[in-house]
Amino acid sequence: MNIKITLPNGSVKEYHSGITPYEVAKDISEGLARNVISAKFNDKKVEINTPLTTDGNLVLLTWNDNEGKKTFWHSSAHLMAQAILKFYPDAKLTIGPAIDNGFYYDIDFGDRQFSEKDFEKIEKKMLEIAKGKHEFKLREVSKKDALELYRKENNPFKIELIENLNDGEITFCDHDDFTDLCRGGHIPHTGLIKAVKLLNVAGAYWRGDENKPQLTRVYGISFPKQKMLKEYLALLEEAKKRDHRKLGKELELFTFSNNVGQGLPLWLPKGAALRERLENFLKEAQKKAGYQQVVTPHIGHKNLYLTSGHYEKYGKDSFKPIKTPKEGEEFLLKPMNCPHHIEIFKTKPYSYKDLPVRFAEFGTVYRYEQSGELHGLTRVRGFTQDDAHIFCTPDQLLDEFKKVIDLVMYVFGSLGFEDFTAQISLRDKEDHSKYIGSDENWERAEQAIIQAAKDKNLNTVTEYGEAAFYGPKLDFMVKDALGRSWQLGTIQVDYNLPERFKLTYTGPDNKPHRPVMIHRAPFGSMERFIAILLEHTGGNLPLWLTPEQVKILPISEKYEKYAKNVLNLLDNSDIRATIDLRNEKVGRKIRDAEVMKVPYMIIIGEKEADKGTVSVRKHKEGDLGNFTVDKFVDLIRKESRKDLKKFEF
RNA sequence: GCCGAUGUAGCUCAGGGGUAGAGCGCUUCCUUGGUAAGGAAGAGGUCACGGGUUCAAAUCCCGUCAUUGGCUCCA
Repeated sequence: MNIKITLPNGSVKEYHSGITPYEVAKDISEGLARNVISAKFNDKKVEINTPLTTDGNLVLLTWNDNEGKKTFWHSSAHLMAQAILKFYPDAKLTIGPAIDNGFYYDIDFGDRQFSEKDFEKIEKKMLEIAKGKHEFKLREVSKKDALELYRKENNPFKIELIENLNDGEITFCDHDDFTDLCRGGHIPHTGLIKAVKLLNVAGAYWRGDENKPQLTRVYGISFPKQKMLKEYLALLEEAKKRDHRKLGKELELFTFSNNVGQGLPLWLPKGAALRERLENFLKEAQKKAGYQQVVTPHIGHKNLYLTSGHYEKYGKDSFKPIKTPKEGEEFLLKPMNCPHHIEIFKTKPYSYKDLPVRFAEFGTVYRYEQSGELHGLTRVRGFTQDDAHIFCTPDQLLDEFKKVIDLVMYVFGSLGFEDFTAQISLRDKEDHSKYIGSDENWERAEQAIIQAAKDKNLNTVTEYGEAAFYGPKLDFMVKDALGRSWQLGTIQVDYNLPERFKLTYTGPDNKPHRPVMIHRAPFGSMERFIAILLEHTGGNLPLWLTPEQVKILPISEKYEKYAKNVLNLLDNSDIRATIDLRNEKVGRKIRDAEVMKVPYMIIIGEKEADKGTVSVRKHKEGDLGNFTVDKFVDLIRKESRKDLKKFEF
């Protein structure tokens, strides 16, 4: 009997039933057969020696496919678990998946400790086993037999996993002397794994639940070639150079002080100026888009947050209320700006003709983040949101939401963030208890976001359980230098707070109606945005943003006076420049300016002073030749403008 | 908060039971130089903090704090 196999290019080939993906690969080309490490049949991962017995679509995977890599890494996790058991025979295995960059295995080491010191011997052992070219073989096991094996091993984790599986869908994977519960998707044999590196150990809760036992998670990565490992490690080193914490220190942008407190950034003059430029940039766009700036205090009465529901949800793990000394009234450090803006909305009655109203504020908020969660500028306890709240009629919602998407796209575009994920964050599908408000309102809010994203042709992913407690969100996720994903921009639809605060406007029918709110922040927070911006640019900020645009380098102190003249001219043209008056050779001054990533250097010596010109050098590119000051100012102005996208509203 | 690692000069880091080292930076002097580091001299540290072991602790042990890689969390 023959079956029809459809390949990704659309071609259909006929084979005898029972043919394996490997044999298909071999039929296509020897080269492919050498490189194929895994396969997908009808969208299901199969081994390359799994016999195919029905018609279907076959995708052959190699190291160059993401899924191929994952198969490779998942197989490596098996190998690592085997190696670890050689040294820790009593360790209990749980799960060992592939991730974007490598794999991990969560292991219960019992009373024994496992740390980085153990890496080397495990790596060695893995390579030693790998050389044996042991085949990965998948076999079906009955639920009863599977349970029996892990009862014998006294492994409650695997037992729990198996109990949640149905008889008939349980498979084990064997290689060498190692067996693991596994649903499949392996490379043909261990010999393909030529390079291995364990990266770190970490605590991880069983099933991600902090009330469950904590396991030891061992992270690693592996490659089919030694050279690839070297390249990967070099890449990691490069990424470390772009770490915003390092750049923030080097470029004198921000710092932290234990005397002030952890997670509370201190902005140095250059960093503060950078922030200000970003704020002005957004303020200008928001002005065009019909926003009004407001200012609200840093604290608010506890009752405000009782009404909003924030206190109930976050009160336990917040900074504790501040009490007035005499009356004992309770105030909270503002953890968000929404209730304050709502109170501004409530100061006067609105007609439907007045809506939408849009209140914007760079509002500094304070949240008690657990100490272990703090991270540079990306996760802090005090930060400034580029916040705004839009109050509109239900009819206006979709259009308003889309306008906010435009604004976010303008901000991202102007700063060169092209590689982002638009994430639709909805309620947890099963557990609605984490959220306030009626299902009906939630449904409407979620649909509005889905529709707006669709109308704007955004490429979206949908995550359940990621919504705010009062409404669903459209989050703009961007990765840092090491590939960790952070939420920057966010747009949220909220039917609930207007209800809790009993907001109304008068409709055409002369009756009170409830407005809808949009919470939004294109940057997210100034702190996090600047952090990610630094990592993306490696500290080479766009000219319009960078703290120091020009460094003037006189060749000797004889030209100090002329240098100061030039500085004056640049100052008058709003170009940020300073002079390096140190008693150093020009080569040295250039080097230091290059290291500080100053975009332009002006070298001034006898020739320039005589002719009234400047010699211009561009960061990383070198000498551009002589310019009059006017021409140079033009150059800077043109380049500053080119980064900024046009914003029409 | 939990698990692991780390904490030595302003910065980057070496060392390690017998009371401290390098490079850069900083100060002073010499040098007045043409597109990525000119030369010399000098200042600077309770080796995170608190306890313990020891004749002796920066070093070993315990605790605290902070940083850091993860986990959990993220209005």
